Amino acid sequence: MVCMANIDDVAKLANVSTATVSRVFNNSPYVSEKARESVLKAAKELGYEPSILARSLAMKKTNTIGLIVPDISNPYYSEVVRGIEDVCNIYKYNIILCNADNSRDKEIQYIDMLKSRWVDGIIFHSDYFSDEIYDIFKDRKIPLVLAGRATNYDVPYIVIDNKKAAYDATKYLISQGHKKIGVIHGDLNGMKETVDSVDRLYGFLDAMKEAGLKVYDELIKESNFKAKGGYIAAKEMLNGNVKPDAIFAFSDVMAMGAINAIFDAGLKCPEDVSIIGFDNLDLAEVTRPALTTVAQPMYDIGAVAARMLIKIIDNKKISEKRVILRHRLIIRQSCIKKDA
Amino acid sequence: MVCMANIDDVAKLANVSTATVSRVFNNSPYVSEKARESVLKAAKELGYEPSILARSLAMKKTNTIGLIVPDISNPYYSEVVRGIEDVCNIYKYNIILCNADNSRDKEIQYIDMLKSRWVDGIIFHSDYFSDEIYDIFKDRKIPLVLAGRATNYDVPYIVIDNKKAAYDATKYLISQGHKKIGVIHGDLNGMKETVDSVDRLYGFLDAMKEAGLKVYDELIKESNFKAKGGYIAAKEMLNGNVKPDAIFAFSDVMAMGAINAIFDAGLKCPEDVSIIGFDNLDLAEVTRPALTTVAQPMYDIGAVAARMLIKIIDNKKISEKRVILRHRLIIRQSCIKKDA
DNA sequence: TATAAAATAGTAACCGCTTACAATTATATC
DNA sequence: GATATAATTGTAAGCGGTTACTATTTTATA
Repeated sequence: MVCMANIDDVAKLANVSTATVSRVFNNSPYVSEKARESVLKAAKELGYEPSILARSLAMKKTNTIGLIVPDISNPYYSEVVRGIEDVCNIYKYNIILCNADNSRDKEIQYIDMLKSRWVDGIIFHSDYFSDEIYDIFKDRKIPLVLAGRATNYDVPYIVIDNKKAAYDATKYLISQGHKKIGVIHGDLNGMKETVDSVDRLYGFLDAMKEAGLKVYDELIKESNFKAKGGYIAAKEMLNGNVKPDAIFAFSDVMAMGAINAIFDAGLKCPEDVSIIGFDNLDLAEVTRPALTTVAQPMYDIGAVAARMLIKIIDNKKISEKRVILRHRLIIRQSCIKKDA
Repeated sequence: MVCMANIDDVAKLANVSTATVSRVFNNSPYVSEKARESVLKAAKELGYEPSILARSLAMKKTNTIGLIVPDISNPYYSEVVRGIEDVCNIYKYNIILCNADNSRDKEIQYIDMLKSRWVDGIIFHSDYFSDEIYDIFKDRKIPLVLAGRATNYDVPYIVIDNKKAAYDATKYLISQGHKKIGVIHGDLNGMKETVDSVDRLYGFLDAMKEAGLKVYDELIKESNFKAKGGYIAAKEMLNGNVKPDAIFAFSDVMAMGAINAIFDAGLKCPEDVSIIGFDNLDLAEVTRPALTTVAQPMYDIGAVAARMLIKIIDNKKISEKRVILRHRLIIRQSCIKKDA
């Protein structure tokens, strides 16, 4: 930190007290025009800017929020973060970014760090939200908004209805005449229903059951939300006994991997196997075949979370602590209608 | 900010002075084992954590760096930021993230904000680095590292050799027998050579000249680094009088757009038109045809920038203020060898 | 045991700002 | 012009730490 003019310097030069200087910079009405002018003049002459740091200490308010996500280089999260940042910018908040890689240790470490930085609140986006992490937050008493995860605890959250989204996607596949439908999901965390993949899997199963279709265990594969994982999972299906006529991948990236596996098996997508993804990343409309997918409103998840957190910080009433944003089915070219 | 125990509370409970408490938490050697224990015990009992805010004020050091990028939701930048964050995490720095959208006003606003937050330094990544912005930084006297842009000013920077990279890519196309090569570039900022596209264009022109190939004006198109832009630019070329046999897009995303334009024109990539991109985003290897491209070490640009900034902040000697990281040509399936 | 040196611990000023409260000055009212 | 009221301004005590300097206690040395 290079030394710069402080409030005393300005006060001295302007021949007023520090209180007056402070008032000028906080737009207090109780300052005479004359005083205001001379303060402003002195400040300009000295290149004075109030220290947000000192102000934060004095006011016990930092106008900063902490942001814990697994990995900013994942396009899903970078879009969420962009939404958060834009809203924060409007309300004059700044964000401290933390990549926790879904590691519980890192998350806790970051939470404590953010707390000792007196952030006004935290937006937490992780694949898991457990009792443990809930207790941590409760202990620390920091305003918290959960993004992308629902919970039964009394914590505000913004999500989409993952189950319904998967249900809709599956119904769409069924409506297109597909019967043997495969799924590539992510970590199920012991089916504990605290994780996207579990919700989505239930949605899938519901739709299948409703349509009276058989669910083949061999067509339900776990993967890692990466292209390579999607590739491997799809390849295993294609080499198996039950050949899928459609595959529902729980992320666009896995869907892309699956499409490549189809090509590499000498088959065509969507002619031989239809693929539906999840997320609607930018890449979904750029690739060939353009990906039919379930769109998540990533930007809005971030934006709404930020707006909600700021309201909570400001002690404003929030109309609804549990926000469920709408998903959308985006139909492109990776699914085909099968003749009955 | 919820109230929590402060250093006085701990001192009182532990029956020592605040100085001793401070020493314990700063691992000062001059504390007896007995005092240390009782302080730690008291701190635990009260749930005390030192306030980084107060410490920063007292020490005039925040262990925070500011990060100004155009747009975190752009995968190039999110990868750079991830590199920065990882290094910062190691050295116990935190980052304040700012999306400036290449707007000069926003950039200046953010710089001033970061300064009044006493960040220890700033990593600045923008498409442009002008006299104006240089002066701003100089005025503010904040340690600065430039990422992704070179400059003649005395400012440390991390870049790749854009000119050489484009030269290499072009040479590769030429070596594959391509002659009528098109280019889709970004903003040229009046050919002022402060912008990636200009450097790359020169590299392209050098290679063409060296090979004695004709450069067709109609095959040099400006676009916006987006898929749609790449699509439009490629479409114009394909509809023009001079048909390109290869196109060099200055970003992977534009390259993908161009590939789609080729398909939509009833042509094939790479059989009819080869495409080479720039960046090597994750998407490049996921799409079909997998994209041949110039790889930028995004993560390393961020990581090296962060490491350099932290060294500067710590007044350590840095061996080289101008770092040029290596690019790599990644050969995949979007370019074909033409028979002579 | 006296004394010097080393190890601990405490006091209080300071970092730069906000703000309650008191003090002063200007304006309005009679 | 005296007095009440409103508008300004200043004083000084925080906010929660660090640290130079001083004071005290221990330990080492003669």
